[in-house]
Amino acid sequence: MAQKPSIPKGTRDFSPSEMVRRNYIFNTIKDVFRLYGFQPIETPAMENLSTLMGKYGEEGDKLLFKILNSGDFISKVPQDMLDEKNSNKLTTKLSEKGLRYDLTVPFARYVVQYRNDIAFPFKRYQIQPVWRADRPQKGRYREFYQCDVDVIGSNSLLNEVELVQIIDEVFQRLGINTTVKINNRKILAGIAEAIGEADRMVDITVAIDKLDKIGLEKVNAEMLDKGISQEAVDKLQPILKLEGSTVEKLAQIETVIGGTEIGAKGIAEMRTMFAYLENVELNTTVELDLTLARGLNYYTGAIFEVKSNDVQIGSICGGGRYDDLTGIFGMPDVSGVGVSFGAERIYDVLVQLDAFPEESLETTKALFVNFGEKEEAYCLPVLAQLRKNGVNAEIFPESAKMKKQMTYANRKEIAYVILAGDNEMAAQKFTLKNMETGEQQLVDAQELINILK
RNA sequence: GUGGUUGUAGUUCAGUUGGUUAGAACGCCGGAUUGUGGUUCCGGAGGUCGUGGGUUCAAAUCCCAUCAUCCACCCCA
Repeated sequence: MAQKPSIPKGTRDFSPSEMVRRNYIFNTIKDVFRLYGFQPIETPAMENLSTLMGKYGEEGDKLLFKILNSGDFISKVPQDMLDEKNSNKLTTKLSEKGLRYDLTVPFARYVVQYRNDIAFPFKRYQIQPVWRADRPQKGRYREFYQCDVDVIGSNSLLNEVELVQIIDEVFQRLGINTTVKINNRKILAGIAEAIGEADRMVDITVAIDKLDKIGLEKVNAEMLDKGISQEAVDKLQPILKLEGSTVEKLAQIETVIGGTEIGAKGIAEMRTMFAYLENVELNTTVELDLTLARGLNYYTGAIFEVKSNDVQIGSICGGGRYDDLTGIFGMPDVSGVGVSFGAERIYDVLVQLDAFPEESLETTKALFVNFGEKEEAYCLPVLAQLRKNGVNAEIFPESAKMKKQMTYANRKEIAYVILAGDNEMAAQKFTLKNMETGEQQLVDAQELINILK
């Protein structure tokens, strides 16, 4: 056996049948995005490392794919740096570009760069692959597509509500039952402040995030382990044991964090949002989930995460509000909010639910069997007519054995096969065979077109 | 980055206490059927047993290393 060719770890090829299904997902999502007034943009696969670094936290920086500089880059590196063998320091000399890690940061860069040409609030969608040097596992790849929608340049919570509506509409169209979990970074910050550990918000939220996974005791243990004081952990307990309706939950939280400015603000935001949502018709379940943290550290307000109710897989959509992402690029006080749909996980969910609609699987509708040169000449004008009428049609390119041509049609799941040999040509007709039922009928060119179109 | 799993035909997998020529199913190619596929029957091609080393008279099988793979953790879509 010759050495088998392969592709890098965590990447995938997509066969025609997979592409048809993926396009169905992308098109469904795009349709909904456009319905809400969003416009498409694209940005390059690679960005300057300076725009990428430091936006995703320490972990995120490690997961960036870096692109080696061109030319004889090593000769410019001072010898003492080479001797030091410090990869992090050396990287800055060897690489100044990286593959994008998500679509939000490149979008923020885009907004700042073209601020004078953009009409705000700017509603954009973007569907492109992103790359992460993660270790691949189930539902996790190193190259995957994100479908982002963001509104930038508007503080209104109406945007958050519209995003929930978009999520609802997309998953309704795809036939996936979902739960949208909502939390607010301001509430999390308020909690951290209220229990006297304001600067430990990240550690606290990471621990809380695991609540339904590892349980209350282990969460407490982890926080103590991270150096959170026993007193602070005790104060936190009422919040971890929250129950009741959203309104009740918010009231309970308020008793703990209402005294902090940021916490009060967060609670007010959530109350407004849920009040809006009350008046909107939704299929999906929307719930306040304090254990939702989300790793990306640029979020500052509402955060979202969507899970499939019927299939166990990570979140299939997530996002939130970021008040000052553009500030890093020199454009302060512009708030944005957006969510990202994970196409691959949605794909996996649809496969498991067997929920791809038949009619979305477009293919060739009719194949002309090729009997030879004379017959080709007889078929080609009709083939052209079919295509003009919008019928996906093809002719087998060589006069191979009948069996081979039929097998080809069968394998490609072509619905109709058209046969035209001596008999048909003499009668100025065509034999039209329905590949599913096996039925055949003799028709003229016009009838053929009418049946197929 | 940490822990584990599995590497045998195109694919999914068998392969006994180490023992002659490494098997099956599906797929592929050809024929039965030179104008009819998906069903049936007959035939055929296809394997450095992941790679390198070691133990042994003898290794797909035991040992070591290495690479790849998948899964879990961390984190995330």
